[in-house]
Amino acid sequence: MKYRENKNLNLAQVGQDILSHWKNKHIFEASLDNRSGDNTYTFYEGPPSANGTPGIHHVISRAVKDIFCRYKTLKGYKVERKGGWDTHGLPVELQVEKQLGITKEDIGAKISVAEYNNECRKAVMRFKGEWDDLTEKMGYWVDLKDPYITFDRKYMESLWFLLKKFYDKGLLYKGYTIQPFSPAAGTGLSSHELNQPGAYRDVKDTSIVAQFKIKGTENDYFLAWTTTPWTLPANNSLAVGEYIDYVKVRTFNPYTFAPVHVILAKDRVSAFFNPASEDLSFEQYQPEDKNIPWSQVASYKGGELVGMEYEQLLPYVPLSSPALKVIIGDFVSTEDGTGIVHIAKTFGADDYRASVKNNIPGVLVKDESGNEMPIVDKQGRFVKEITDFAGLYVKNYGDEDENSPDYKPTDVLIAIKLKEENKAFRVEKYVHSYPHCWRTDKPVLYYPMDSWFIKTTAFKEKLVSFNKTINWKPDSTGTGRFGNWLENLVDWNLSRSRFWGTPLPIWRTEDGKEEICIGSIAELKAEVAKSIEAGFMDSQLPDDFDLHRPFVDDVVLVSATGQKMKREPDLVDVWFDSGSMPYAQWHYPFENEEIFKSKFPADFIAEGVDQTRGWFFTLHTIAVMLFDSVAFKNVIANGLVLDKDGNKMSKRLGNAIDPFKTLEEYGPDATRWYMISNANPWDNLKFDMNGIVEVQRRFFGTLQNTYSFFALYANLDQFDWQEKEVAMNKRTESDRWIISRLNTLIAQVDAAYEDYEPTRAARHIQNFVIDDLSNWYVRLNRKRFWKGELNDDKKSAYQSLHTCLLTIAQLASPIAPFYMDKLYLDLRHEGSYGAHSVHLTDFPISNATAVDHDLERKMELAQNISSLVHSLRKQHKLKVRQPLSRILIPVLDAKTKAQIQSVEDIILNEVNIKTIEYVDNTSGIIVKKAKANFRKLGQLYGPMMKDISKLIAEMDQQAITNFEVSGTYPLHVQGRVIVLQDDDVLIQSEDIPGWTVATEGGITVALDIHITENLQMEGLARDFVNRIQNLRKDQGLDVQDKIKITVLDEDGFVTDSISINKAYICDETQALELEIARNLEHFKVMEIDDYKIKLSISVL
RNA sequence: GGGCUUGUAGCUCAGGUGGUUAGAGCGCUACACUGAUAAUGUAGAGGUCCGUGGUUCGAGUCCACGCAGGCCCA
Repeated sequence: MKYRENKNLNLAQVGQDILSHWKNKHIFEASLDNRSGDNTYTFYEGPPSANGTPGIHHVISRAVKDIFCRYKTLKGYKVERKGGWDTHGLPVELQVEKQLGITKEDIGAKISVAEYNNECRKAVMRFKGEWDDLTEKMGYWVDLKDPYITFDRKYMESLWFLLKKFYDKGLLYKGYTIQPFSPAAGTGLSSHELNQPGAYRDVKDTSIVAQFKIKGTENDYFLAWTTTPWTLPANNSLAVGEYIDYVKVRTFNPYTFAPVHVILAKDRVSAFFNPASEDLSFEQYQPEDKNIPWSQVASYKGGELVGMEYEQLLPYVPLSSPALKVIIGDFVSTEDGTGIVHIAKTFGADDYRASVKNNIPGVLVKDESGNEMPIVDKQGRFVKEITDFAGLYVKNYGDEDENSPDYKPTDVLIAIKLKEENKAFRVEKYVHSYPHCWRTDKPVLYYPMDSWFIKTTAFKEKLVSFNKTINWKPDSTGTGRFGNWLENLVDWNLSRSRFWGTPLPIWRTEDGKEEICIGSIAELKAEVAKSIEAGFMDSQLPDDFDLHRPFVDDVVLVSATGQKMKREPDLVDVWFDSGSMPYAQWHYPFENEEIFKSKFPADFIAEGVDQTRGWFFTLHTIAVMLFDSVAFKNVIANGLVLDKDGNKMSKRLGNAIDPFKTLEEYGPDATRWYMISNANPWDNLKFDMNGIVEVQRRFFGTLQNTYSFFALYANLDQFDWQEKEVAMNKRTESDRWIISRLNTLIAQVDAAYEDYEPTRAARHIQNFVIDDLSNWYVRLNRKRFWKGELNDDKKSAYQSLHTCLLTIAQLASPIAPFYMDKLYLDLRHEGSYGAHSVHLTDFPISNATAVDHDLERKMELAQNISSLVHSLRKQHKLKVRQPLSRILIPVLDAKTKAQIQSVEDIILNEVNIKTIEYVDNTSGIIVKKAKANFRKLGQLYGPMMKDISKLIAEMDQQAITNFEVSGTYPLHVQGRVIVLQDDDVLIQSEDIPGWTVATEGGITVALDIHITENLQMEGLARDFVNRIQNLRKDQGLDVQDKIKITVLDEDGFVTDSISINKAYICDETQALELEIARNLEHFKVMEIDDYKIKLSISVL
């Protein structure tokens, strides 16, 4: 049995090897079978869309998911992870349209809806292969064999069930939203269509600053500006900015010359009034005068105006309170206009929002069926109630000849009327950018369109309070981004006017008086049966009936009163698809009720922070509103992956990183470790390949070196890791130290994972491996591994190191699943990789009794002192191979002395010094320094600190000694006497006169740099050993080969040095013989300092 | 425009509740080590802690206002 010795570390190769090990031995499946179903940890996979190729940012979010699922598995939980695919929605449709070279208008004409949807169905899984490939290669364990797919019939049926549940609770209702609409084309336009080049173009419109008369005043008006005068008859309120300054100006109307007081934003005064005319005489003003006098008579903050009522400007459709008053609008600015914005709820998205928020009704009339409609019809004409302008197109949708002398745009007609009625303060042409319909070239109207909503606002309190029970990582996303979003909740608009998605299962009569919401396929069939009876349908639906369009659209149902009911044409928001996955992935409630119940809510989910208002929100909303529960208990919202300069990655800029290439070049483990250890997942990651290289070299390289070191000697000694362990109290100080550190590490890492802090876990592990294990423990103990027989001391060194490595493999396996599995298997010398894996083990448990804080502190002292000695050696150019006789360490208390003494051997060995001498307080040669304990004294004496600290710093040796003896010290500060107590002052040794010293962290070390002849000889012997070792290596000798050394006797000092230290030299170099010869025929020349030594070595 | 977030060495990042010399790694320079060796160790140089004001005896840390980057929303 041998521990596998690996020459070169190839992490990409390790990835491939272990991947096939997992596959061959079904390790993922075993990691599930391993655990009992009574102890489950539930994870929800946020479904990606496979219509595009995966990017590097998918690697980090999936690594985060994987880490905690693996961790919880180690902790004994059964962690089933069902995969999923998001398949519906606009991006898929746009992609298909592009691919087929068609537009939305062609659907139903050039291509049937059925064919179109079929194309979407094909397109959406186009890159599934690549996704699966990435999933495997990066080591993301998720069940890909039985994923949920949102276009699946069963999945969609569950959605219908949920929608009906909303409907039955009265939480699904029909309302309207303000959307871009093209009257000439008779269709709504998507924001995507408006973003097409050329959609926005500059047009010259008539703009009006209208005067809204304030209720109960003689001639006080609000001034509000609009570039769409046709919306003025629909005005229902005015909006101001809460903190904007407003003024009231006395002046005359420029058209009627009537005296008026007008209110507008202070910053806008200069746009409407000529400074030269300010405070001209009002008395002398004559109508038609060019300069109209004005003066400011009052000023207000926007907030003060709120609630003021005004008279309706164009009262064709009378409105009353709570309409016609001033409200706050967060969109109000003083960039242009008057700082007061005219609000028409039915014709602007901001307007609609602000009106809803303030509970203000819009201006609506009744159509022939008695249903409410806006004052402009779908052809773009004023309704009959707008008597003066009834039937007129609000924009030129009637294709009238604009060049005709008789043509007057409706906006102009409105302007004329307002001017005549003393309701217009300024009318002028205004050039602005306005969106146009790409097909008709006509300006769009923002128009109320039918939409179905979920009444989320009714559950606002609950959504907020439930959110507070969720553990968000980072916290700020939960309280801030998500919390604020919930606080400012509006009803969820479910409607999408598209083709490829889940159809809204609502059928309505023509007049909208009767409707039915269908909650299952069975229910639909039952209704169809009735419809057949009523003669509206010919035959029952087939068993494999597709719930997509156009098939559902062909279903006509019958109402209670015997009328035809047709399906509402909308699809539901795809976020409803993904937010329903806790239920729909199990086809709940039609199947798997028990499974669903045991897996709801999720213990953990993780996605990008961009999902906050997407998946996180819809999961939360559906769960809270329908199931009175959170949907997830812990969530990590990871940040973006940027390029190394902090720019967003995009294919267009060419700075996107190919995840496959990265995995292939650096291996999955280094990639994952880099991503996790470099920064918290919720911070943006500046992805830099150099970072992966560094991780590869520094962390994995060091770990691999440590393992190789172990394997090399363990194989020589035939060390068996399964042998009985050497008792802790029989092990050396450094063994117990590394085991203590290891157990501390286990606790830290466990706590970090438990707290969803993977970065913290990775950094703890990394620091332990590099600093404690490799750079200290292994380095200090190297000799124990290669010298002598396999006795208990050697065995305990092997066991200590083996335990550390094995434990590291377990601790780090969630983050670096491939390499750590290999390490684990190699340590158990499962050369053929049996049906075992680190992922099937239990997470290590920190053994508190093995943790020795005192010992850890001691070792820290040893490290500090060694570092100081190294520093001193360097200053005096004394190489470490030259032994020195002693160092002096001043110790002020017995405890520190005892601590240092217990690690004395380690220090002496490390820095090649013979003895440590302790200089205690009584010696009288230490120079001490006093420093105020700021934290303690500051709290007591606050403002006096400056003087106190100065006086303490000035304490002389006598004063310090007195203080040490008596434990108190009186200080005269600002006429007061302050008695310093024990720990008010920190006393440190600073200097030993006549020695060169180094100080750090309260420890001072002095080095005796005098070299005796004996020391010099020993130094030379050490150099000699060193050169022999080099020669052995040059000659390709094996570690265990024995040699004979012959040295030519030329120099007395050299010969003496070698003779005196003969035993040492032979021991170190595996020399059985060391001969000083008078003659030597074949020799090599060895240079040590100024000596040239001739010698030969031969293998015995 | 609003919300959230980030800003500390050339680069990537640490810096509980404020406490007096602001740290690590990489990179750089020098030296050492040479049976872990395509490794390793030690030391050195390198900081207006984004800016301005404030609170305080004392601010990288707390507060206010800005600036710059990022995300989401409008």
